[in-house]
Amino acid sequence: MLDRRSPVSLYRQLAHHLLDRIRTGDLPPGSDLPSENTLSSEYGVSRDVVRDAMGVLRTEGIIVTTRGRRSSVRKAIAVEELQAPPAARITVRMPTYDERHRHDMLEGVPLIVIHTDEFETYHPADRVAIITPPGPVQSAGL
Amino acid sequence: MLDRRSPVSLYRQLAHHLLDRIRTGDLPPGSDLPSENTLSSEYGVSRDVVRDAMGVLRTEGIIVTTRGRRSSVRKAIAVEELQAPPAARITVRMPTYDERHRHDMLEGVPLIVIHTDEFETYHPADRVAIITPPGPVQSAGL
DNA sequence: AGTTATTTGTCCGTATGTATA
DNA sequence: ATATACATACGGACAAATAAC
Repeated sequence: MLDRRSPVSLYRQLAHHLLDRIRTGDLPPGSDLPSENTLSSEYGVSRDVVRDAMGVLRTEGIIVTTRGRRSSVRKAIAVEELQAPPAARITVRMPTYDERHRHDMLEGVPLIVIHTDEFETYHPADRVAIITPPGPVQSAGL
Repeated sequence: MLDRRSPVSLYRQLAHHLLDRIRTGDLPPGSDLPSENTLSSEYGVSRDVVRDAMGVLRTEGIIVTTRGRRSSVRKAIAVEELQAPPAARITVRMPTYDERHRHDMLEGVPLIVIHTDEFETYHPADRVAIITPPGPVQSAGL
């Protein structure tokens, strides 16, 4: 399964393999992953490698981890469609540690900032899809 | 500086402290951070803690690391202003490992996806700012 | 309520590989 | 070639949160 002679590091190989298991439905959304120690034994690698692999998936927003509990495959969140104001400027970046807690965000979730002349709003990227204003109307006529 | 009795982990404390040094200009954009071993000695923590702290800053897109070289404070990238098409749907997420390489992106940079009825485009979030279309014109009148 | 087992979080040490200077 | 520095991998240990009993 994992190839130690490969130029690709073990933890990246494992991350890729686990993503496959998730994509194929072997590990469906909402389900728990095996524990770090279990994966460590099953794949014959150190717990360090397992943790690094999970770190990759966590950073990509694929899994969610809570201390004392097993990591689980993130369930898709129903995204709210947000109408963007016209002539707004939208930028995206990763939140700082403080911002993530202020907006109650999970790890691996980017922060969307919409700002216009009047205001500035912040939106966790996993909760919204931005819809741009409709094109200039051809002069209402039918 | 770092408080071992604090409920906040050492590596998060260190990450926060380094961010302060960056924000105050002690470590300006483009400059190199001290090496991992140097920081390890200076702050009296293991190299593991230093690496975890740097991992946080890297994930947040604050610093950039290259193997064999010191990590450096990321220079702000000139953002291109991109006119979003009308009635488009914009979503944002972290790229997978493959996508990051395909679009030549740095770590810690979110991926912006714009899709309309006809096409779908991908944009690294550190290179663009999205500008929404101007308000609906009042029927071209006069 | 309390005790134990499980699981993740954190920390330490060491070793080796690989890229850069 | 040597030294420095980061990347990866291994091992062990304890703390802290959760779950099970």
